[in-house]
Amino acid sequence: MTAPPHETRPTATGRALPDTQQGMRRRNLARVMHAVSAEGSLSRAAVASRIGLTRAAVSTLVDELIRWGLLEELGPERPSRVGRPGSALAVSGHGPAGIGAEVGVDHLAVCAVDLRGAVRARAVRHGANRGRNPGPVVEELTGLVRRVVADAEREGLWPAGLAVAVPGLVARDGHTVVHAPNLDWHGTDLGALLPTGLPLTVDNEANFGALAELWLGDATPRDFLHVSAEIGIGAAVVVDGQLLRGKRGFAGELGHVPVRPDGPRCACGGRGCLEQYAGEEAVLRAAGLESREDAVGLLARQAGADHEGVRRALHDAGTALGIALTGAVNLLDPESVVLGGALAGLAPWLLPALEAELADRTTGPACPVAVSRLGHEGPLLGAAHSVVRAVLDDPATVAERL
Amino acid sequence: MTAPPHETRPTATGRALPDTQQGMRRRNLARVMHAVSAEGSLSRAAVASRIGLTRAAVSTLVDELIRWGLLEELGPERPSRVGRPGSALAVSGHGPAGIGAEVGVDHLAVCAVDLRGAVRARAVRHGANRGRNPGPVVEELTGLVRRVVADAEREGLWPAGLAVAVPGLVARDGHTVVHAPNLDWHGTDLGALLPTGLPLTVDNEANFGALAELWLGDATPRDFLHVSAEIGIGAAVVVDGQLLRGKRGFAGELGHVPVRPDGPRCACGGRGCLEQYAGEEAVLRAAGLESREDAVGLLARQAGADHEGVRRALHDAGTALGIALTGAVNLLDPESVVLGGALAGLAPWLLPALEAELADRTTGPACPVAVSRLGHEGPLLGAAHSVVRAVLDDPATVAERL
DNA sequence: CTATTTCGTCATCGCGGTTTACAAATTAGT
DNA sequence: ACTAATTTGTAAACCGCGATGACGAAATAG
Repeated sequence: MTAPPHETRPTATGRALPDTQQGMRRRNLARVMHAVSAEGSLSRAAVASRIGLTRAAVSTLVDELIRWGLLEELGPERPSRVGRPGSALAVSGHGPAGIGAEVGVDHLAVCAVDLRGAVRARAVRHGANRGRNPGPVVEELTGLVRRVVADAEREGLWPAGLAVAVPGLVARDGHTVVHAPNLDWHGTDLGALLPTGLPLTVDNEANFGALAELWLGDATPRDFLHVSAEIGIGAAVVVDGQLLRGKRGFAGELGHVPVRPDGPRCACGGRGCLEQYAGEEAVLRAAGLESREDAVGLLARQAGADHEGVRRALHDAGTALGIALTGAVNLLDPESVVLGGALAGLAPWLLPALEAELADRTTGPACPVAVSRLGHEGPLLGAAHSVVRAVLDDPATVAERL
Repeated sequence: MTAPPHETRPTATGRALPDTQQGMRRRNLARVMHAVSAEGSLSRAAVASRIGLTRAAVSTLVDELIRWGLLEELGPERPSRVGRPGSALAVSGHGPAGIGAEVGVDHLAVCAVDLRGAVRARAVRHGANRGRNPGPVVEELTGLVRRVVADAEREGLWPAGLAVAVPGLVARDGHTVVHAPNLDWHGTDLGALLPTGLPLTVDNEANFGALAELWLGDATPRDFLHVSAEIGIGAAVVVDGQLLRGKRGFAGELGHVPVRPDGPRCACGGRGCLEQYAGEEAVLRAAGLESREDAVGLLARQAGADHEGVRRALHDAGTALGIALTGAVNLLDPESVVLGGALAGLAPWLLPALEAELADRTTGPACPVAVSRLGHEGPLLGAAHSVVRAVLDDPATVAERL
């Protein structure tokens, strides 16, 4: 052993990456990408003033990004002010694509999103996955991925990575499903089962839904709480534009926040968890309905048709949600709460009780509650966009793949 | 208007500071300071391998830091391995000092901490502050600050800033006390009242207590929940080594998390808040005791003397805390929960019920609950150290003051 | 048609970390 | 004791990257 090259002892105080000129360049490349991406189309000079570098510096950065196929020169802008018009730059529509996938309880979906954020290819397969072994399900998913990748390539895109949204807890390693009760998957390593050659990330659908809200929602703040529900109730905490994952990656388990400490026993071992009052099963039972597929759609239709029992059940669920969210809001002081997933469709009947509870139990102005307009597409889009964001956040990585 | 110099439009996507070479240097200076500070004493070569720069680069950084009086050369190390021994570097004990202050309900305290973390001067004044006007209280505090600053200067230190811990909510501006019920201060701007020439930061004592735990506690993780209580119950959420403050700076209001949604009315407007069960007043009432000064000490003594009513009251408080913390732990998945402030002294009687609730209501291994060993000193030390950390985090700022 | 403004680029510069080389200071081996 | 090997700290030359300043190009204003 002649030379321990780096002594990578991870200091307890956190990683201490060296701050080198290359890193600086990489970050500035990312800034250029983000600036152009945010405005859709921008001249070099405009980018320079946005990110605080000189025109000359931006020019060299842009040259490189164009060479890598991440930016495109659209040609001269229509002159608005005095002076020579700039040459419009836009994020490339023929470069890398993010492949997003979703394993739902009764469907599989895959889509490809380009750097501009446009969905360029998609594939869906309906059919219940609950209780099936992971093997065949993932095999079908792989087929869909291959089709979408082929379609994307036909449009001049190349896949930069694959992100999969699953309805369950995912380990912090980013590819193992620890526990997905609605699929009955436990400790399933998707990394081993998905033989696409693509870099893989797996995450909770609630997390991807929250990211979609952050990136695609109109005027979504950088600090918010995203609540969604399929069968369980999951929340995602976004702090300063970043997902809070927790030590084991289990953060956001809103469904098991105690609402009535002496309430009925829950599968988690506790009593009176939120899920006992606002979970799909609980609401159906309270409404006097049978459990079935598309239960959420049924609830919405019945509530819309003035079904008294359903309305009362949803009202009570809203109350329970309000109590749990009061705790969360007191703890986190977020800028807003966003209802997504199945909750978005039921919002009209949940919101009154929920907001009343929140207003009563909080001093000062209550935390605003918004409804996601992304609906059930959130997790899939969030997954695909997470790959795209990774490219925008560090464009230099794609250069290595040329 | 010849040239809009920077067009500082704060982009919705967050600040986009230009990544310039100067910024790089500043961050590397900070890395050197942190490396030396963490190990106590380190050679240039050791620093270089820790932070991933070359020895030559570190040499120039160290030269500068020594010139600014932030590092000291201690001379040759005792040789342990083969090869020329390094020259030990240490953080200076004669440079800038952080001045911390605490406004308690019945005391004022000020201390000075040097870059090494040692307390070098202190001053305390006992006497109830509850209900007194801010003016005279702050005037007394100013006197203590002046004394401590003078003492510190006599030891060759110079004050780099003042941080004040108060028992109440502080606005995100960092100097206005929005609401301190136990002092009866409301909307008090300490910036205007503290005429020291020093840069001022004001924050909640629970926040400073949590930071003290993070920086001074043994093996405290970077993701934890710090719970403290004086009269109210405050928590501080630390995520990735950073305080989570919330939109208005009100994050961590654990005291008003609903524990029994139909419980007694609370001053906050809600019902059955944690404070109704585990707040000082509530515990005293449940124990059949009168409210008085040093109520916590009284409770601890009585519980230690096997007073049955007190024990039961504390047990019930522990249960309520456990319920509220279950919610918080489910939401945040922290690495641990730390009991600080008054709770630390009462921990022996709170913990059993608290941990039982937490274990019962959580799947998998329960989140570990630790007791702070900093006790009532936490907020004061945290305040002083926050100034010290600011210097370590950006040593270049002190150069401007030479 | 000229003056002015703005854009993109080029050559030059300065700053900052790297590389290479070397002297100094220590241990290991004979 | 003397040599070889190893490690430290520093100095000189180098290279990458953004800043500066100048310039031609392309538009508007008068």
